[in-house]
Amino acid sequence: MEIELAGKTHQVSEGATGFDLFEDRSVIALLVNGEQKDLAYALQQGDSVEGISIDSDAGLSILRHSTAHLLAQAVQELFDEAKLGIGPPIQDGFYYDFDVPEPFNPEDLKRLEKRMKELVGKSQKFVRVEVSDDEAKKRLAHEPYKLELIGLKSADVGEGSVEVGAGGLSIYENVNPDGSVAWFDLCRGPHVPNSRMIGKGFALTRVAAAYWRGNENNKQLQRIYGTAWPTVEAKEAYLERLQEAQRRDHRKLGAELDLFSFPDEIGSGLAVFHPKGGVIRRVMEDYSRQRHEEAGYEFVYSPHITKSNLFETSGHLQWYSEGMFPALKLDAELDADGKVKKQGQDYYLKPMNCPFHILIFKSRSRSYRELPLRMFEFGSVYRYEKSGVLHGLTRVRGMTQDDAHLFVTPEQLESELTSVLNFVLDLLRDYGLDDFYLELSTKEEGNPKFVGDDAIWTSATATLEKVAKASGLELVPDPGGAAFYGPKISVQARDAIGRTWQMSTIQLDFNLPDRFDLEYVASDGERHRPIMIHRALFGSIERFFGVLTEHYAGHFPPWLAPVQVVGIPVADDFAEYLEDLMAELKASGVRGFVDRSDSRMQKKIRDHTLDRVPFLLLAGERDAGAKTVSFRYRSGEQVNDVGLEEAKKIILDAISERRQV
RNA sequence: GCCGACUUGGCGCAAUUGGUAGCGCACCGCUCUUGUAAAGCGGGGGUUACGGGUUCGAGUCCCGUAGUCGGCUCCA
Repeated sequence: MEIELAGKTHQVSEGATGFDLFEDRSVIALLVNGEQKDLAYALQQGDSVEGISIDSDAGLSILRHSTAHLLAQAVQELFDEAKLGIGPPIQDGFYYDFDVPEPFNPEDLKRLEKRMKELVGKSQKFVRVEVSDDEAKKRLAHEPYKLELIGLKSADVGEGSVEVGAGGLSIYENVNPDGSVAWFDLCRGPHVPNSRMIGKGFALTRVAAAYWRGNENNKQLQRIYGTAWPTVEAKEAYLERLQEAQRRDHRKLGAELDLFSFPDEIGSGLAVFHPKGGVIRRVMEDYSRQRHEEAGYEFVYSPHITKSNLFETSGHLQWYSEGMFPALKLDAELDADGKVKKQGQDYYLKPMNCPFHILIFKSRSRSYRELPLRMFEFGSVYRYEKSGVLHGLTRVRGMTQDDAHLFVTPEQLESELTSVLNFVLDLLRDYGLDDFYLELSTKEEGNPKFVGDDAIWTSATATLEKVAKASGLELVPDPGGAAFYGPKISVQARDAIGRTWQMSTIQLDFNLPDRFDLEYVASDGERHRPIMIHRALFGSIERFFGVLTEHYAGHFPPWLAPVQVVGIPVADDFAEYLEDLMAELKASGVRGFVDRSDSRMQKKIRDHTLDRVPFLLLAGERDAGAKTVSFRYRSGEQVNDVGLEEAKKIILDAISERRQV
């Protein structure tokens, strides 16, 4: 019988399987005619076959999925009341959901992990069994969630389900070497051939609740998360990456470096910035202001609260009221009977700045000659985020957006979008992020929530796509991800350890100009409706602050560092020498001081290094005599005998060029 | 908002089966002061998140509230 193996014709005997094709033990599954199959798959005449290696993306997913099965087996062995939910592979690992009477605790995870290791040693085969719907229902009669999935099939479960597919159903049995079936699960597969392949490169990482089928109206199941890798070393490396992320956590660094805090007395999700965080934030903002001014933005200011009618007109109160703080009820007066004597007013904290900027636009009639009109504001907004979603500076209830609204004519749209996108990317690079991709969020066809007529959507989406492509960056489509009022481009940035963060969004709006009846007079003397572009560059200052903190692991580049230079005299006699130098640096705007505390020099080096000060300048007798200093950097690197003029130049240049050191 | 875990001086942590809070760093004072990541000695500081309860006795057990953390859902 003839098949095609990795593109080449290959002869195999009748009844041959994947096991006969690959001696390489790292091949754990097959890709047959584009479909993933078990190694045990019986080859058919004419099949086009490739091996799936355990360290490929597909192979890792299979490994993780098989590990999830092993977990489920262990859970049902140790907790006989546990009912199975779903258990797919995910980024770096897997999870499995269970309905159990008592939530799992960390001790349970240890027991389960131990049991899984035993099961690995038992050399269980993963064996695929094709079943009819009826057979599946019979065998899974005690698994209510699986029965529900069988009823739904994949059409409603969605793509990517690992339990049921479009075709027939299959069950995977974990078979002991003696042929007895230890456990089984409804599953599409494929799986690794044998539990031995799972090895020791896995760990259970955490337990959490998750709604059945992701719907908060459904019951919450207990979800166990794990990670799985081909080798113990790869697992260790992964856990090390997690630890590195923990070390960089802006919430931790924020406290350690005295940057900001969230006092309980103020309330959840409401931050205060301490002096050192304040320096960073002010420098970030100042530079942003400068660049916006150069790019033709005009600066506006608006209050934090407004009467309700503004958000009625904008639609916020109809659409997003649950995300807004409740109204402040003012001025109402009641008589003795409780009847309204004087009608009150509701005021709201603003969740967005756009309606205010729109009112500025509307404050007088506008000519096409004024467009594009670019209004910029560091606008503080308040959103009543659910308590469970708050997260350090990246998800807060009070934040400041570097918000801009651009009012343009349809003809200006493309060139304005192009320059906005370039402006955004250029500015992000100055803050030290330089690895981007773009996401284009578009309308979902047929969904009535999207406002505005199709023709505008189509042309605007095409324009956004054209602009995005012209940037040369990778463009990821996000169908259905648009806001109801218009499509958007979002800029995703990868940080120093490869995590991606959604940064800027550039959003078109066909809705608010309508609702507020915005107009400008064109050259033909007629009134036309402008298009609005919403654009936040940092997203919010707070969030960007958090991202930068993690990106730099607190090692802010000198231009942003709260303290840029600390002078450390080798002995107190040389403090004055450093004070003279420091005075000159300060005169040039450098932030620094000479540490004259009575700690020993080594201690000072340690303290200020831990404090992430970019330049430590040391001087003793040798330096004072030769008019030099010694540089010590955060990395531990030292450069000795640097002349004073040269030293000043090194520091001032690094700051003005916004270079990292 | 939901589920779970957690909450002890500014920070990081200790405190047998319930027996009446301790350490390091930081802080304050004194002594010492020469070359690249922690000098020595002494001192002050906690109603154990808050409110109830059980008990002769609660940091330890129970209930409630708040906050934090991990997820889920959400993120205009």
